[in-house]
Amino acid sequence: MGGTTDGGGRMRADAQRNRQLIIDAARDIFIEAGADAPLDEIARQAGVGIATLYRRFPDRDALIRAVVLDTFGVMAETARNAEEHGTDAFDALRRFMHGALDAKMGAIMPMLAGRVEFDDEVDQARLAVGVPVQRILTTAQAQGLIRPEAVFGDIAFMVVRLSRPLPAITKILVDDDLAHRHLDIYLDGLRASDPAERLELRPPAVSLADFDKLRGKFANGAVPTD
Amino acid sequence: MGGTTDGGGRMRADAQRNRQLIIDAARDIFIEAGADAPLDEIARQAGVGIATLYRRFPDRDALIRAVVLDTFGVMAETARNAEEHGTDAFDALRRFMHGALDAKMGAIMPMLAGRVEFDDEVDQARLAVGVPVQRILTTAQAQGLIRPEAVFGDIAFMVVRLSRPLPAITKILVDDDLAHRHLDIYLDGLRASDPAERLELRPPAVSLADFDKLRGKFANGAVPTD
DNA sequence: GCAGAAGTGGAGAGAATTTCTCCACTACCT
DNA sequence: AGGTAGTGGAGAAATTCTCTCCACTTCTGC
Repeated sequence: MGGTTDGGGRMRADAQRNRQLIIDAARDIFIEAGADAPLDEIARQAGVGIATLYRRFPDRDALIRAVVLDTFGVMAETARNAEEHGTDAFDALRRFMHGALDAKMGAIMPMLAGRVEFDDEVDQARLAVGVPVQRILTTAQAQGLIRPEAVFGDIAFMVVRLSRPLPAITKILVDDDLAHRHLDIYLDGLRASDPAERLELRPPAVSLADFDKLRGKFANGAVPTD
Repeated sequence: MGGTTDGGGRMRADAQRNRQLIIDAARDIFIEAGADAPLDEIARQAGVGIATLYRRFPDRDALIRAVVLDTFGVMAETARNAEEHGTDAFDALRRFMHGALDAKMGAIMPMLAGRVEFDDEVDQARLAVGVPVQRILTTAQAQGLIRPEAVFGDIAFMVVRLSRPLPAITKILVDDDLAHRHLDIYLDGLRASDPAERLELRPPAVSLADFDKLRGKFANGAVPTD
């Protein structure tokens, strides 16, 4: 498991650059081929030798962790931007969710879960996303824009589901825009409309706090390719 | 590629039974571990020897095809039941989608796409699902229960997305019910509400007819594990 | 019941894939 | 310009998966 933060270390400029190239390539390859994708392929796509990859990331888990932390960083920035530029809290939520789709958050999650230890560093990165999103949601509900029974999990899990790539061949029919279309339908379902005209939500309502249960859990046996 | 329908052939009763055990096990294992899961594991879970599996299904694609056809059969029955028992067309659509989630349709699709040739047999099985679903949708729209811009793809792809399993570790937080909860939110988004109060849907609108484009396409290169 | 046909299991050889090290070479930094 | 940090890629070793072979078991028709 990589040191706390070897990303900010004292490295030669080209090494620093290569490190980021590897992370970017890893994200793409992991999304395409799953968390067990050959590391050679990642190195090739990054344009570096396999040795460079192994020097920087002693094992696969270290690389996965770096990708996860990097992605959380992007997401946190997306949340901040959404909060700042949204015309109201509903619009902010909408901006965040569409942005999260673009960041492919949901394609990264499957790696995170089960492969990365939820220690303090990961937890902090996670909350840097979760806290502003929860704040947006709470505000939107206070303004009567979002149905009051909606919870954090109803945002997070749908982003995950929508941003996971569909099977390759369906690309004949589908591009990334389809997920955005369906997200808008979902968002309309989240609106605070007449309670008589909407379905009553069944459990489980998963709150932001519930995610704390993942702390410390790690490599709990079966880790599907997925 | 297996013969047209070796499912109904003249087989000894126990062989017939084993064949179905293999298909059932394959569905479970494929869902858990992806379409490239070791065949040994499938045989083990089915409680048969690896030789039996190979005798019945000469290669992986034959097995995948059998699973796909079997699943379409279940789905078609679900659609028929929904149409028959729904209190109105919205309710029928709702029943179908929840039922399709339970059948894990979306976990099977990733195999179908890119691994199974869309020949006449597959096409017929596919339409045995698609046609009644389209009919339900059209009826619901005629009755003013579903927004008029919604199309077949808005039903099918969301079922796929919702029924794909989330990463193993999130099972600490999540059970299958969560997908049903989110489906209900989505269904509320599909309702025909005041157009001023809903988001305008962007393209692409994927119709049932668009799926014909998949005919004949097969093994188009990159087939992600997924 | 019995004979014979149909079906079965699992070990293991072979093929394919993946990991990860080593070291001669190159590029940065002061 | 010198020295240190960084690099690439071949290939040995380990791992994983496929798929056949054949002695044995179970069905089915009579």
